[in-house]
Amino acid sequence: MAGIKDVAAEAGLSVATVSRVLNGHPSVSEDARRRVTAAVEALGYRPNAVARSLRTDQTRTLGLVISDVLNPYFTELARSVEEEARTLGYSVIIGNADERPDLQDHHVTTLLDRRIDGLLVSPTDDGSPGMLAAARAGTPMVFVDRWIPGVDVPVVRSDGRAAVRDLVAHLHGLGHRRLAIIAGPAATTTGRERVEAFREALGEYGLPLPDAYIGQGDFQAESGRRVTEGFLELAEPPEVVFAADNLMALGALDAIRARGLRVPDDIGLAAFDDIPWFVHTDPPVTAIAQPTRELGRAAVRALVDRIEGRPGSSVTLPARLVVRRSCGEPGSGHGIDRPPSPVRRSTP
Amino acid sequence: MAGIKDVAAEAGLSVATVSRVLNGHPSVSEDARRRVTAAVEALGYRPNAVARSLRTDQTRTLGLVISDVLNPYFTELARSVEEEARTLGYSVIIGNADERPDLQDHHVTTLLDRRIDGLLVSPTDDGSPGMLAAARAGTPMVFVDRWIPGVDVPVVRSDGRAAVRDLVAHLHGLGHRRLAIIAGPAATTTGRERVEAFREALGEYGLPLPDAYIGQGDFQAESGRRVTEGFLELAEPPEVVFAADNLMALGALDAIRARGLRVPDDIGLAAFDDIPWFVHTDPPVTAIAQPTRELGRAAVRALVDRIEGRPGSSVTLPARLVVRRSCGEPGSGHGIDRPPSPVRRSTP
DNA sequence: ATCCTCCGTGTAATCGATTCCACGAGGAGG
DNA sequence: CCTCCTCGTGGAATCGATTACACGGAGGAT
Repeated sequence: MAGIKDVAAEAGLSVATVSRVLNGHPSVSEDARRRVTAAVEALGYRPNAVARSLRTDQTRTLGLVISDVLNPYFTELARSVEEEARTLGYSVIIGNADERPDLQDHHVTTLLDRRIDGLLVSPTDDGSPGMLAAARAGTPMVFVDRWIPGVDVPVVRSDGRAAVRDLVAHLHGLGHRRLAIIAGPAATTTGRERVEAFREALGEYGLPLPDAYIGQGDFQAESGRRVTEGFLELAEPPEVVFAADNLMALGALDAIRARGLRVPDDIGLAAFDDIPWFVHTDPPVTAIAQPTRELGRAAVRALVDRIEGRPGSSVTLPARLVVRRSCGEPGSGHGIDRPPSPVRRSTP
Repeated sequence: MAGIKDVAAEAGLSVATVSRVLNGHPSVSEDARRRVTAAVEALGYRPNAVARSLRTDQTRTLGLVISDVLNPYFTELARSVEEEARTLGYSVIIGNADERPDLQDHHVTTLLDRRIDGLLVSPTDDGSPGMLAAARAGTPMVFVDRWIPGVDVPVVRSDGRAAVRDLVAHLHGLGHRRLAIIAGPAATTTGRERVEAFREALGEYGLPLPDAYIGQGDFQAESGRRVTEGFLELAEPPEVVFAADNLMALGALDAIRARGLRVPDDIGLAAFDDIPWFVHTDPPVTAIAQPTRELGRAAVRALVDRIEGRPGSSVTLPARLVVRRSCGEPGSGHGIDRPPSPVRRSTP
């Protein structure tokens, strides 16, 4: 493969001049510029990014470590991250942690070894050794979706509190009183927050959240199935199950169907994270939608700000409730309720 | 950040010896080995992969350019590729082409600039300039899922012919005669092949495939919606629509629902590529499942074989039909048919 | 005419590793 | 005791770029 020396030879100039042309340095004659361009063209030369990175100590690459690629929410996040990074002149290397701290650490260290310019992480837990080391090592870093308390890193996320309150209002209005949640791992912020928001909202209606109605999941489909089976075996099963992410909702659907029960007649279902398929499931699933694209964009901008020496600030965007039919038909409820103000109805 | 020189100083040895220890070179004394290990530990030293790559001319990195990350099929493929690569000691950089040749080229050249050791591609079209250049440039390469005819590169894919024949047998058995297809781009092998297989299978039953029943899609949901709307406006709409990928099936579902029609009563639906959500859609969708994980694994193995100087061969794995309810209830059909032999029924 | 500045260019150091080659010490074989 | 080989080690070249510094020539000011 042709190197910069070959180009210099072909153009009859020194490598320094060639490099200057390549980097748009002002002090190059028009003649030299033309000859270099011609030589580059003739040889099909492409600069070696590895060599360049070694010298300049920057790779123009961002690392993105996400919890689970198979989760459509994270896929969409990854896509918008790559898109925004590309417009800013950066590439993205994605690492999939599969909700496993050890895998997460593996990717973090691999990315650091490659000297990426900055790291975007949605941490799987409360701080694996590699993660904390990275944060301390001074690599520009931004947390997205989830974060680690006590670590001084900007956080870009969405706040589901209001939407969860809307959801509970919606459920209460439909007459449901026994509400259960499939929680995410307690070691994640989103895992804890969603349960907390749910408990608080329930409290506003004087409803309890007994331990039996809190199932411990891990954001994967299988755990949603397992927890839901547990709920269904209770002497007094919940009327509605709220899954803290879309994969666990899928698992819940599996479990409910395996029992031969019907949604929403026998049991209601709601999920955190909205995905296109929820419109076409049987029945369409009521969900809390995050502004995923905006999250990805904001995260990249915050990170690039840090990389390029600007402050880089945290961002919190609101999530919103999307009502569908999986918790019961509107109007079929018994109680009368205050109108759910910021709720939007989706018309497919 | 500590470099190899710092380690050498700390250990009281030369950089050469440190390097030898790091790379497991045999001719190093036990004493030196211990001192280096201690120094590495003390300084938290990690070798700079950029420098190493420059010198050794290998990055231990694979590039994977896929057509669309938002398509669950490709997500799963990407995941299995990364998994297999990791066990073989390679990292993977994913590029998402979004079915756009220009974006595909962008990623291919970026990856080549980074001097990845090998490239895995599922080409968006019949050969964008960058792709062909890469193939000629001598970078080890393997096509996965889709390929480009006439380019001498191993192909790892699945053959859906038999499964499509099973599907048509199933539909015919159910009494359906007017069968339409939402095709993928004619510039992709999978786009063409699935139509061809469908047409052939139809032929075996003496059924025609009129042009009006071939809708041109682009593997994205929106095109599925548009094409299906067209089908529904025909004087004689098809009885069943077969979408050549899962996203177009999603779009078809949208269009059907928007018209207020019901699946399968008013119109049947089947899809290429099976995904977990198809079990829970309304109704569950009959689909052709590819052995995605195995495809990813085989592709990586073929590529790594090429990289490490071994031959690296093409692989074709069979797809299989998964019958659900979206084309009609078994037994509700009118015609009597030969029993669909290799068809498996899925019990959710 | 002299001096200074600016511009375009080239030479060489540098980034952080790997690896060829040389060298000295120590052991084996004659 | 001398020679030869092996082993462990260090010095220095190298990978392909960027960039500080030096230098020569042109042009303007005095």
